[in-house]
Amino acid sequence: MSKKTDFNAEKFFLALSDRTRLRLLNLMQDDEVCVCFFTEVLQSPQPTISRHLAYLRQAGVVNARREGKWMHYRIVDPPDARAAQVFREIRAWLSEDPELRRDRERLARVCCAPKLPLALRDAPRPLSLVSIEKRPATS
Amino acid sequence: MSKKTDFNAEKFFLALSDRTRLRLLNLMQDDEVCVCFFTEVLQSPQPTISRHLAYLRQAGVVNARREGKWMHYRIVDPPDARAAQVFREIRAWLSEDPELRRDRERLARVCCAPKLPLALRDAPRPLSLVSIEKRPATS
DNA sequence: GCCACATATTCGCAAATGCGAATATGTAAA
DNA sequence: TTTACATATTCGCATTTGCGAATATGTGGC
Repeated sequence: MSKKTDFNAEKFFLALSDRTRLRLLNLMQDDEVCVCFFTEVLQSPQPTISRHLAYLRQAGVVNARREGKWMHYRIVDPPDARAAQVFREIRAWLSEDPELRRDRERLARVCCAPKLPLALRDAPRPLSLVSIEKRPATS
Repeated sequence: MSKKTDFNAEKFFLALSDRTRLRLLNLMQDDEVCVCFFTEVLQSPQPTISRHLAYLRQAGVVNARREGKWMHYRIVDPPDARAAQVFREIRAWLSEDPELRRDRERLARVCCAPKLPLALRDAPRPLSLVSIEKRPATS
C-alpha cells in the first residue's frame, strides 16, 4: 500500500512528537538495539514499546532486522539528502537532553552488568556496548 | 501557566506535524506576514488559520505582533542554539517542497497584484514583497 | 457611544489516538 | 508437534484532536 519512497515531512515530525519515541531513537543513536533492552531501559510494557516502534517504522525513520527470536531496530536515514541532514542534527540536539543522557547510561549499565536482569540473560547486546563489556580489566 | 522558557522537543515536532502549519511557516520564511494573506493563499477558513497559528505560538516557533486591526506573524528561533540550527535546516529543507514553493509564489502574486482580492485592498504586505512591488517599471 | 472589520476563542460533535489486556505470530528447541 | 519465548497486533474504551458554526475580543473611525 505504501512505497518506500513516500517519505513525507508531516509524518516524519509526527513520529518525533512523542517522548517515548524520542527516547527509543536516542537509544539507537550508536547501534541497532534489541527490543528487550528498550522495555528494560524505558520500563514500559512490551506492547507499548512495540507500538511506538511500529510508528517509527511506518514513518520510515527506523528499520527492523530479525535475528532468531530477537528483533533489532536501527535508525535509517531518510532518502532525501536534506532530510537526512536534518535528522542527524536533530539527533545531535536531542542527545544533550538530560533524561536521554540518563537513558543511554542506563542502557550501558544494563548491557554490561555482570548480573543481567532475569529476562536478558541471552539477549544480544548492542555492538558498541559489547566491545566495552569485553574490554580486558585494567588490573 | 507556561513560561517563555519551557520549549520542549516533542511540542516543537508536534507543531511541525501538520501540513497546514508547515505551509504557514513556509509563508513566513522571509518576513512577517499578516493573517489575512494566510487565509487568502491557503484558501482556508479564518478560524482554521487562527487555530493553527495559535498552535505554532504555543509551541514557541512564531511570534505575533499587532498593528492596528492586523496581526503579523513571524518565525522566532528557539532559545537553544542547537534547536535554532535544527529549525533553520528544517525550513531550508521544506522550502524545496513543490507545494510550498507554489504557496510562496502565490503569496507574491497576491501581494503584488494590481487588483487585490476585495478583502485585501488595505492589508499590510510583507516587506520583501512590497519592495518588489514598488520597484520602478523597466520601461 | 456605535459600527465595521480583523482576528481569536468557544462550543458541539465526529474522528483519531493511546493504552492495557488479551491474543496472535514467528522462531528455536526438544 | 508441542512448548517456550520474543515480539506484534487486535480489541475496547477513555481521552484527545480537528473542524465548522457561532460568538467574543480588540481596534479604528464616525
